Amino acid sequence: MVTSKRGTLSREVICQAAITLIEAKGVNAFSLRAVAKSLGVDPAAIYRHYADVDDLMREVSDLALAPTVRDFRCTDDPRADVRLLMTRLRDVLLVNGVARLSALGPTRYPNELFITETMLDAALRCGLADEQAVLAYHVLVEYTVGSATLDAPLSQDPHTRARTYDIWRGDYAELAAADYPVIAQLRGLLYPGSDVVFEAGLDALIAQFLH
Amino acid sequence: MVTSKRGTLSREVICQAAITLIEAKGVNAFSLRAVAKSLGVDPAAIYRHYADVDDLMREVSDLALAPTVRDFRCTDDPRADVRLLMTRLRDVLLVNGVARLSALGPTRYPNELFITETMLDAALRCGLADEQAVLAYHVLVEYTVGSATLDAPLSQDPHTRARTYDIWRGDYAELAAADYPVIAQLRGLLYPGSDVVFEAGLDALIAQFLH
DNA sequence: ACCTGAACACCGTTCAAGT
DNA sequence: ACCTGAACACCGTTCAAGT
Repeated sequence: MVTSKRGTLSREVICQAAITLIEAKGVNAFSLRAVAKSLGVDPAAIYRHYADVDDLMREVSDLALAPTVRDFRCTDDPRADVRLLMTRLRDVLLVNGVARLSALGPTRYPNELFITETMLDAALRCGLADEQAVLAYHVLVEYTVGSATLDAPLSQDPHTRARTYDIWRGDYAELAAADYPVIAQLRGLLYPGSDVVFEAGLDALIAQFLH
Repeated sequence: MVTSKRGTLSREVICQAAITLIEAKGVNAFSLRAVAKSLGVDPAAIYRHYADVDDLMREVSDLALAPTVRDFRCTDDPRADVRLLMTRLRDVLLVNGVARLSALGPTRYPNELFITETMLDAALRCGLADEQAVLAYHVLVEYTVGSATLDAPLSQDPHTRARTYDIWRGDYAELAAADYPVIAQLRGLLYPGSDVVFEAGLDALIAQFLH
C-alpha cells in the first residue's frame, strides 16, 4: 500500500531533482513532466510550488550558477576579477547547456545577485563613474551570456566540437569564389574555436570599458 | 469535391507561409504544424520538402534577414559599414523575435553569406591581417546575435519595454542594502535600455578590433 | 512522387476529485 | 493543504495508405 505523499514536495526538492536531471541527461531532457516523473509525482503537483514552468526554470538556472559563485573571492585587481568571473560564468552556462534556461531575463536569485554585485563593485574599483560602471556591467554580461547562449547547443566534447567547426569551414569550400571572394580567401581561418573568439571579445571589452 | 493537392507545395511556398505567419502572430506562433495548417495541408506533407523542423527553421531564419541585406551598399568607410550592418542585423532579429530561430548555428543561405562576405571585406579594408579580420568578424557577429537573442523575448513596444525595465529596477529596491551595497547605490541607473547598451558594446568592439 | 490520416510519444496547463 | 487523475490543446515525427 502506498503511503500518502503529502509534504514530500518543496521548491528545494523540486529544484534539486531538476539539477540532477540536467546533470545526468543534459538540459534538453528538462521539462516539467520529466522533473515530476523523476520525483515519482504527478506533473500537476508541481503547480502547488511554482506558477508555471518558466517560474521553475528561473530558480533552476540560478542554482546552476552555484559553481561560478562558490569560492569566488575578489582580489586587488578588479580587471582580473571581472575576467575570471565572466569566464567562469560562461563555463558554467556551457556545462550541460544550462544557458538555454538563462534566456528568460533576470532571476533575482542569490547567485545572479552575487554576480551583479561583484561586477558593479569591480567596475567602481576601476575608477569608473556610476553611469559608466553600469554600462560596463550590462555590456559585459550581455556579451558573456549571449555568447554562451549561442555556443551552448554545440557539443561539449572537444573532439566533436572540432569536427563541427571542420564541417562549417568545409561548407564554404562549396561556394563559388567569384560570388564570395573574401570568404574564399579567408575560409581556412574561420572558426578558430569559440573559446578563442569569446576571450578575444572579452579582453577587448575589458580594455575599452575598464580603462 | 476537393481537387488533388499534388504539386501545391514547395520549399518556397512553405517558407513564405512561415514568414507570413511569423509577421502576423510573432515567432512563438511558429511551428511545423502551424505552418502546415496555414497552408491547409497535412503536417506530414512538410517532410517531403524538409528533413525536420530545424531544417525549415534554418531557411526561414535566413529569409527573415532579407530586410537587412536588401539595399545595403558599402561605403568608403569600412567601420561605418560594420556599424550599420550589425545595427540592422540586430534590428531585424528583434522584429517579431526572429532571433529565436537563429540559435541553430550558421545557415549557409544567401543573406547570411552576404553578411559574412561584407563583414570580412570591411575588416580587410580596415587594414587588418587575415587572422585579425576573422577574429573581428566572429566577435562582432557573436556579440550582435547573442545580444539580440537575449533581447528578443522583450516586448518590441517601447512603452511595455520601458515598463519591464522599471519592474526589473524595482526588484532591487526590495533587497537589503547591507547585503548588496553596490547594487543599492547604483540601482537607479541600471537598465538604461538595451539599445543604449548594445551600441556602447558595439562601438567598443569596433574601436578595439578595427583600429 | 506527393499528400493524407492515423498513430505515437511527448509537451504545459487546468480542474474536479480524493485524502 | 497537498497530491492525483483525467482531460485539453498543443508539439515533432513516422509510416502505411491513397491518388
